[in-house]
Parts: sequence; structure tokens; C-alpha cells
Amino acid sequence: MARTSYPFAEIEPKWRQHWRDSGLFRCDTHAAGRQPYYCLMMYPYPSGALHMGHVINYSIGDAIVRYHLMKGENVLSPMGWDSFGLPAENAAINAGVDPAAWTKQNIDKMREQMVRAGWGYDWDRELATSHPGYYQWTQWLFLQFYKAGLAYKKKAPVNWCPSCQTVLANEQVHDGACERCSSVVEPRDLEQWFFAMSRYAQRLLDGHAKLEGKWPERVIKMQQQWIGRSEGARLDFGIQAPGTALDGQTLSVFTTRPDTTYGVTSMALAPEHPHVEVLLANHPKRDEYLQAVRRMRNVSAIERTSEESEKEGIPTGACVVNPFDGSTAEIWVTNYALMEYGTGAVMSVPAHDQRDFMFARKYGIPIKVVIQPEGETLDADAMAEAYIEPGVQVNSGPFDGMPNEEAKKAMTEHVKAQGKGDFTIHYRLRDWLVSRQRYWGAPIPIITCEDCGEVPVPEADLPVLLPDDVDFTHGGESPLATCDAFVNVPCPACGRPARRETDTMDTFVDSSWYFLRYLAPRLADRAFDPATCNQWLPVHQYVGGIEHATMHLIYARIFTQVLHDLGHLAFDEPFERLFCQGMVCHTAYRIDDYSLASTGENVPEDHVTKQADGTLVRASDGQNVVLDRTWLTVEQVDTDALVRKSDGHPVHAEMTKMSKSKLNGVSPDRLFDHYGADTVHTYILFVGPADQDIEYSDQGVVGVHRFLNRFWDTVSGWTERLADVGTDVPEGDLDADSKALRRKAHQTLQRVTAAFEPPFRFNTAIAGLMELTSEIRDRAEKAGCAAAVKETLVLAVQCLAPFAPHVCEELWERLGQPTGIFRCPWPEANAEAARAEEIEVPIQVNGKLRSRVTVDADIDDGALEAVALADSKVQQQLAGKTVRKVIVVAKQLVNIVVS
RNA sequence: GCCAGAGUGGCGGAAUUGGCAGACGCACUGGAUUCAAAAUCCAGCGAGGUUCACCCCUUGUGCGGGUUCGACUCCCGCCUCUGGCACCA
Repeated sequence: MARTSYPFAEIEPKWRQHWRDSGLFRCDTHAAGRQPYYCLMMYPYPSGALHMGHVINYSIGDAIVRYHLMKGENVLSPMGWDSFGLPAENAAINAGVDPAAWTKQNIDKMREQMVRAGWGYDWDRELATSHPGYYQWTQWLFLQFYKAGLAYKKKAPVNWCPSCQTVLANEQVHDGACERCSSVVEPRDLEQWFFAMSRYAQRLLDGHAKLEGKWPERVIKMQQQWIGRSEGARLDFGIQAPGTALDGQTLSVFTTRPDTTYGVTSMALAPEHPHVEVLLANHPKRDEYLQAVRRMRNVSAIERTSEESEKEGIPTGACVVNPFDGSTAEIWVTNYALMEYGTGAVMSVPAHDQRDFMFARKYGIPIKVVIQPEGETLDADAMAEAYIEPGVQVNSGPFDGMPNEEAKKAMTEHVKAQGKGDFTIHYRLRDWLVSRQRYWGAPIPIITCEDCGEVPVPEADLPVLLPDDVDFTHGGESPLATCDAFVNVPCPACGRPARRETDTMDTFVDSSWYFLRYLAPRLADRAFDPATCNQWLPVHQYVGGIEHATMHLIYARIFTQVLHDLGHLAFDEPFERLFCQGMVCHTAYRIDDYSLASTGENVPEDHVTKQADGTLVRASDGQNVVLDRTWLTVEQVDTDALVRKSDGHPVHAEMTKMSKSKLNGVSPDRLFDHYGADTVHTYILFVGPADQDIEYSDQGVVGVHRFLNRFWDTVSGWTERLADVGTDVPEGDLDADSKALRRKAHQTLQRVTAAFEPPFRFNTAIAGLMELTSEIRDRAEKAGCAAAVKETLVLAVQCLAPFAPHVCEELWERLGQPTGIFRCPWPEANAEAARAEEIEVPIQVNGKLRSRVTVDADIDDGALEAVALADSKVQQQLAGKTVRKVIVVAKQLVNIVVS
């Protein structure tokens, strides 16, 4: 660290105070004349401590905000808190503190950190989603969805921990076990609320057209994949199940390969499929099979996230009838068919689908070839794998000889004409499960009455307040269910005793509309003001982490589209431009301890092997081994020897995203204390392109700090001497140094201005400012024109201001400039001053650099060629050779081809 | 497995998208300043060679091919890493 720093500890608080007092970031959304610019940064979860990820996110946003202020726009830069969620509840359970108090304390702590970091926000607009004044409107929005038929209730499985007697979030389940007590998690069906978001699948895909070029391409790609549109056909198979209610009924399947239908030799049902129990009802092995099905359901729910598991099936004895040729195929219950995709039934074509092929080989199901590569004959018995390439139809009745791509269409038309199927499109996107069996969230505003059924809470009765006297430590399906005063209410319709919904909403609901609330955060009678929203939205620039590419950014888009369709908003995409900063990675240290599952005996790491199914065993005897992983802080580790300091235990190092659980987070506090906010902002933007992941290191931070010191010294060295000098450079000839200074200053201005257009290459803009500073130190003393020096200094300070606002504001004042740097207009580059007079052009002979010539910047190609050929070093190279061709790239390069 | 993105000095990264590879910064080395150190300033810094003083030459952007007067950049085939998705019918 530099010992003699510029006095950041004095000037930073001074200017923060000044900005606050003068309302620099206070936005009057109704102010006329200035162009609105809404810059939104993803609001944080109030964990109580800033980390480097926040620092990147908010430093990018801050630079953009300040730049647009300087462009004279009416800038809205709000900040708030995503303050509902699990950690508050965990703190309550573990430490016995009130979630509301815990949250408020964290918010206060983080707000103070953010203010000290120097980021500019309109704090008058601060909001917190856990505040009743906010969640009242989250509830109101739920009711709008409900009234529009977009919110509905159905049974869905949750992760149930039998030992904690509570519902777990997915993130609380590790390898199928409860993170707290390690008992095996069971699926349990509960009635839960859903938003019918799959109806918006196509709208979401179509909306991408508007975002093209303005959102990162990878985010659009990820969303497309998430929505997962696939085109295919619905086929209706008849059911042959004598003695059951299903006999003679139809079973619909979705397939992308209708061309293979003649090759169907079995049918796979998801274990959750409602037909399963009916079909097995009369089976001789009924009990045994149903038990196996139940096991599948359990296993599949748990293993859904795990690697490949073995494909298993149970034959039901019942059959389906092929809609084309009337042939029959047995119905199996399989662990690989998913109830939530398609219809929960998959037609199995082993000859042309690899998964079906493996399943058929395992259970001896026939394989029937219906597509062949042209000029070849496939033998079903000899096949080693499924044939999935295009080909020609065989064994397909009237469709024989047709190319299979054509047959897809023709065969679907055939079943359509017979009323046994149709063209369909399926989406992977599922409806959004919004119920959470949690306390710390917005209560779902529905009351259930025995007589009236589901009754929405009247809007006048909102908010449904969270009770503050809930004991949620003893588990149960929903903490609110234990609070009688909350649950028991009169029915709003008939007045008789009824029960409140006790689930709360997913916190993604809160964040799906917060950008609307910022426009009028204290509005008491409405969620948002449509007129102001229509004027200010879509958000001009949204800045946030790539990790929200699918969930949050899809939910916010759906909310906007729904509110548009319901007539509340004129626009249907919330974020015009999106910028995603990369993730911040850092070395994490861990210790892996292995022990025998049976006895707990310790097993050395190199005696453990991983089996194909992912389970760990001791290599010598195949006994199951469990892994106990402990994360360590850097302080606990000897990072050179990679051992734990306390006992020499070997340690693994890995580079991963900073996170609380891996203890590899770096707090920015120390950096702010040592170097000041300006250094931290500038450094984090200087290390690399902002959209790339970075491996965090503060190795280079001293370099940026040195630069700001040098900048400070350089500019302050001139302030007195130039006190009475203006920036108007007189017409006519300037001396070389003055000219060179101006040139560099205007070139840098062009470079910095360009950096504020996507994709925001701030790192090179800052490098340019470093170059400009060196130029000033080299030439300013020698320059003959004081106005040129002053102009250069003024431009340099303005260009650096979005990155290092406090220093620049101070230097701006010392240079005698008016009113505050962020209220003065962003300068316009003078193209004439930026123009180079002479340029250096490289000369190649046969593509190899042989010489360089310095020529007039306006030189034409012919003259440049002549100069190049006349050059003495070139002449040496040309001796005894014939010039075949001369390539001149205007003002850039000459290449002489010889032989 | 599929889909993205990336691979450039000891390190983070530049290169107007086909035209001087290594801007800017870190680290390192030498020098100035100092009683000495820190800080600061100046200079050097991909590798190899040479008559190491000036020049100059060869080579070099993950690997192997190709297109081109010219390739970090475009095409074909591989390798590695990061991220996303994954019994998706």
C-alpha cells in the first residue's frame, strides 16, 4: 500500500455529504424537459454483509448512472431489499431472533456499507419486500392473477423431512438428505398454488425478438433452452386392459418421432401416472408391483438431480393398440418417464431411440426396425445401438419408401384425419409453483370456507399481515398453520368460520415487479402508477448477475406480460437492455474425510473409489463410504503446503464462485479502508471485461491506487497556476506539445464515451486514462499554450469522474469549474483536435515486417506505396528480387510481394 | 451427452473484427533519490540467436491441417477449462 495517498479519507465523506444535501441522485420522475433514464441494479438479499459480487454489480451500475447524469438525463437509480426468504427464518430457528428484527438490522448494516462505498442511489425510494406496504401489493398482484384464471391450486410433491417434521426447500436437500439432520427426505403431496406460466411459453419466446442485440446472447439462449419448445405429434393409443375401467379408453402420448410409430413395441408410463394403479389393480403380483412403483416414486423424486440411474420397468400386463396398424404393445411402468413432461407416457421405439433400445434389451422386449439408411438393411437382432439418423420408412404399411422426415408430417396428417391424433407443440417450461411452507414470506391472500370454497381476500382487507407471535421452531407443514389467531377468520363471502391459506409466496414473486414499485414506492392506494410506469419503462439498463438468467428474468418478463394483457401496462417487456457481469471466483479450501457407513471407521482418501452410479465405496472390499466435507477459511490453511495449520491435515484447493457456504468470500471492507472507494470502483472495472468471470485477487489494486495518486498529484500541481486560465484554445498554430496534449485528451474522450455503449469495455477506457495521465506528465510543463493544458486537465477529470467520482469532484472544484462535475454536461470530442497529423505505417515484404515509415496522416495510397518502396531497409530486402504485387491498406499497412 | 463461452508473457488482460501481437496494470530486474529503508521517479522485461553497444535475424496467441499477399482473428479436425441444461419422449 502506498504510504502517501491523496487524502481520500477527507474528500470522500465531504462529497458524499454534498451529493446527499444537493439531491444529486434524487429523481423527480415528473420533471419535464430532461430525458428519463432508468438504470436498475439487481437489489440484494440483505445478508448483512457486502461481498465482491455486489461491488462489481454496483460499481458498473454507478459508472453508468453518473455518465448519464453528466449527459443531462433525468436519471432514476433506486435501491432496495429482497428481504423475504429462508436465511431470516434459519436465524430465527438457530438463534431465536425475530426474523423482522434480524432483517432490519442487516438492512441497516448493508445500507451503511453501500453509502460508504459511494454508490449513488435515490434512497428516498428505498423499498423492502418484507414491508407490509410492499407485500400488500404482492398480494394484490396474486389476486389479479387469480381473477384472471392464472393462479390455481393442485397437488404437488414437496421435500418432507420426517425427522425435522418440516418441508425443505430444494437447496436444503443434499444428495436426497436433509442438510440439517441427514435423514432421507421423502416426497409428500400437498395442495399448492401455481401460476399458469406455461401459457406464456410462446409469448416469452416471441418476446426475445425485441431483446435481440440488447440482451446478452447467452441469456436469450439459456431462456430458450429453459422454455424448451419442441414440435411433434399427439397420438392416441387404445387401451386393452380387460376387467379394468380403462379397457377401451385411450392413452395419449406426445412424440417428436411420429414416423417411428410402426416400431412401437412397448409403452412407458411414469410411476406417478394416474393409470398405474388402475392397470395393476387385478394383477396377480399387484402388491409386490405397487410397492415397486412406490419405491420408484420415492427414488425418482430424490434422485432427480443425481447422475444416471439404472432404467427399470414393471410390466402391467395391459396393452396399447397402435393407431396405425392395430398391433399391440405392453404397457410398462418405468422410472425414466416423467409425469411433468408431455403426458407422462412415452411410446417406446427401441430400434430408433437409444434409451428405449437399452430398456428393450434389458427386458427382452422386441425390436422392430421401421427406418433404414438408404441402400442398407438393418437387422434388429444384430444392432448394437439404436438407429437415430434419417432414413427411409420400412415395415410402415402405406408409408414404406417415404423419407422419414416426410413421413413425420404425412403420418401425423393420417392420424389427424382419423381423429386419433394431431400436430402439437410441447414446452419444457412448467407452471410456476409459488407456494412455500414458510413463515418469512408474503401470505397468500386466500380464505377457504366450507360453504363458499376458495374465497379471495377482498382487496380492501389487504395486506394480510404476517403475525409476529408465531412459534415456527417445532416444524409442521406450514409455520403459519400453528397460529390460530391467523388461521381462523370469518369467510368474506358468508361470514361463517373459515380458514386462511397458511402458505406464503416464493420470493421470486416479490422480485417480479419491484422495478414498477420504485417509480412510486410510497403510493398508498395502488401497486404502481401506470402513467408513470409507461413513461419510464421498460428499464433502460438493467445490471445484474448471470445467475438470474432463467428464473428471475423469466418471472419478471411474465409478470410484465400478464400486467400488459390485463390492461395495466402499455409495454410488455420489462428490461430494454440487460448487462450481466461475470461471477467472482476465489480459491476455496476444503477437507474431505471419508468413513465407513457401517462402523464410522476412517478411510484414507486414496482408498476410496467412485462407482458408476456415483456411490462411494472402499476399494478393498466395496463397503459403502460416506463423505464428510469441511470448508476452511484461508486463515486456517497453509496455502503453500496445502495443509491445515492446526494439524497438518491435507487440504484441497478449488476455484469457485464466492459463496458463504464455501467460506471463500472476500469482504470489500478492508479494501475500502485502505484505498478508498474510488480505488475500489476503478480497480474492479479495470481488471478485465465486466461481463467475464474473474478469479478474484487484489494483486493489481495497488497499481490502480498508484494511478489515482499520480492523477491527483498531476492535476493538483496545476490548479493554482491555471486558476485564471480558460479552456478556450485560441485559433491558429499551437506548439507541438500543446497539440499532442489536446490530441490525446480528445482521443481519450472518444474512447471513454464509446465505453459507455454496450458491451461496456471499461477496462480499456481506464487504461486510456492512464495513458493520458502519462502524456500530461510528459508534456504539460513543455506546452506553450496554458489553455490547452487547462482543457486537457478538465477533460481528463471529466472522463475519470464516472469511475472515481470523489477525487474528480474535488479536482473539478480545485480547477475552478462551476457547480459540481455531475451537473455539468458531458464534453463532446473535437474530431479535428483528436486527429493525428502523422502516422507510422508498417511495411511488410512477403508478409513479414521489415520497416516502418512515418508519413502525413492524409497520405493517399499511391504516395504511401512510393514512400514504402523508397525506404532503404525495404530496398535491401528487394535486392535481386522481382516485385509481383504491392498491397496498400489505406493508412494502415503496405505489403510488398516479391519472388 | 447436448448447448454456449473461453484458451495470448510469470500474472490480470489489449489488439479499430483479416493488417505492427503483448496497450494498460501487477510481479520481477537495474538505476536515481536516501545514512538506510519505505514511498516516489527513470529504464528494462515473450522465448531463442548474434559481432548483446547500435542494429539485426529466427520463433511465438491450446494442438494439427487449410484458405489468404497477410490469420490471435476465417474454415475443417482434435485437446483442455468454465458455465448452462440433461432420463425431455
